[in-house]
Amino acid sequence: MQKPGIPNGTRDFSPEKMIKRNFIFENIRKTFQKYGFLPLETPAMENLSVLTGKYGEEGDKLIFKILNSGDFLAKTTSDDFQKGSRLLTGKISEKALRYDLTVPFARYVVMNRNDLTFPFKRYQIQPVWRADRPQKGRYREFYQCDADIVGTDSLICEAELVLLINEVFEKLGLKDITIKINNRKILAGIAEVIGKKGSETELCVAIDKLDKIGQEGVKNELLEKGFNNDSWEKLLSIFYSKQSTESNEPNNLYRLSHLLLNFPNKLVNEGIKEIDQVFEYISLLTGNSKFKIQNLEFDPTLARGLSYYTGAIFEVKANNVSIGSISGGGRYDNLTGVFGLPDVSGVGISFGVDRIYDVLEELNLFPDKATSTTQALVCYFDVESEKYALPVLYKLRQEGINSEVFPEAAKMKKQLGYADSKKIPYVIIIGSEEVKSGELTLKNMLSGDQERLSLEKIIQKLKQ
RNA sequence: GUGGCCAUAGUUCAGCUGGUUAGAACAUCAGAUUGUGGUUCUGAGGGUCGUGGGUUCGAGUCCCAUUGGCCACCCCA
Repeated sequence: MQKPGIPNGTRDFSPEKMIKRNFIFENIRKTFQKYGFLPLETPAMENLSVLTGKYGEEGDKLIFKILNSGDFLAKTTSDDFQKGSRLLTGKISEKALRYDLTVPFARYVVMNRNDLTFPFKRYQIQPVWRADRPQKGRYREFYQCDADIVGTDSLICEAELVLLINEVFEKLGLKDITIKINNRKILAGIAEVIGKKGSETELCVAIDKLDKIGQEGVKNELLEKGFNNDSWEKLLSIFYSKQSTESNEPNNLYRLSHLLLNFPNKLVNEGIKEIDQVFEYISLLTGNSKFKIQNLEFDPTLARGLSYYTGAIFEVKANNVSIGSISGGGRYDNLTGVFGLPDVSGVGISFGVDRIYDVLEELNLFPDKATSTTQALVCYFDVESEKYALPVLYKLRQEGINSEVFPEAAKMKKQLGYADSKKIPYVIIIGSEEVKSGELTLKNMLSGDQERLSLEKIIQKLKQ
């Protein structure tokens, strides 16, 4: 006998969890559609060549490869084995599980470029896989919910995405969040200003850890990466001057632009202008001031790892919760370039469902409705009442009421216990007395109250 | 890929410097209650102590190996 188990970093989702997860999925899906995004699905597996080289050297290692079917050693020689596993994988694996939703989307856009109407807005909710070592809040199989707009560089898209993010979390009841926005051009410009042109990737990776390892840690990492003290001092004067920590009005965008007057730079100016424009669009899209802009914060230290972002960058953090980023995204100028279609600009965001789940759980924000789907359970005592009960069930369902029957004339204790463990709010009890009078017993499982009512009245009540 | 911690009932865990028949809570099932759950009381079932080897008169406990899990780093959602 073998012990049952699932691979490390994967999970079963119990019915209780699925009901809650669907609550999240449905709200995200609804909001995506409200903003004009169309659904898209791509296969779980892609050709390996589509995925490799898109996520950097580290990323390639984290792609789950699929062993060729049949005799997967057929195309290999003993020489290949000598050369090591890295070269060998290409010979024994031609397919791999998708690593994210963005690259398959780019592949789709290129393959269907002649059939798509641009700007093309799609959303995609599917699992992705990473051969990472799992840890808290990190899994080897997890869902992403992506929405992207490709084929335009209008900053209205950025503004709309910010509003979309805000609306999703509002619907989920998660009020205490911060939407951070930055622009890759600002970071690139800052790299130029401090004399490290082209090193913005290293700069970003280090700055991104500011929360985690602090100022000293970032300094050490940058010095290790070949930044000198002069660069660091300049960086400090940009990010940590007294002015920049004291001011918080409005969105400290203006103080940054003010500070950078000392270090004039074309890219920085562009970035600042873009963010400024995004703020203006948001204002217009919210009737000029209704949008609670406190949620939105310009953060010049926001970096995000992904190397393909070129313009705006977003990240959403839940405040006062141990879990970090729950959503993120940005603009990329040339995502489809590697597939032979240059100059297609796009901007997108991604929601991390698993982390949102953990946050909602931690803050106890799932509504009661998100714990059960059945509204009423029909119970009966014997064969006679069974004949009466089943047509009742039929009518309930005709009226659109989610209902089920306990399919045996078991002891009432057992039937009610069933309703209780499934958190079904109402039970309709049918026995000889009910059959005789035509008035059924409706029991509220939460309060324990029960009353005799006609089926019509019960239906009325359940429909409320 | 690197480092640390852990593995005992369905679950969470106790189990002393090695010493009789490995315990508890919760969960499950049955009964108290033959038309009423969630509370209470009573009882029952459930374990080759992750796996393999070693030390010992004797191993859940010590040693080695192996597998699995958790956590941190790298990176990321």
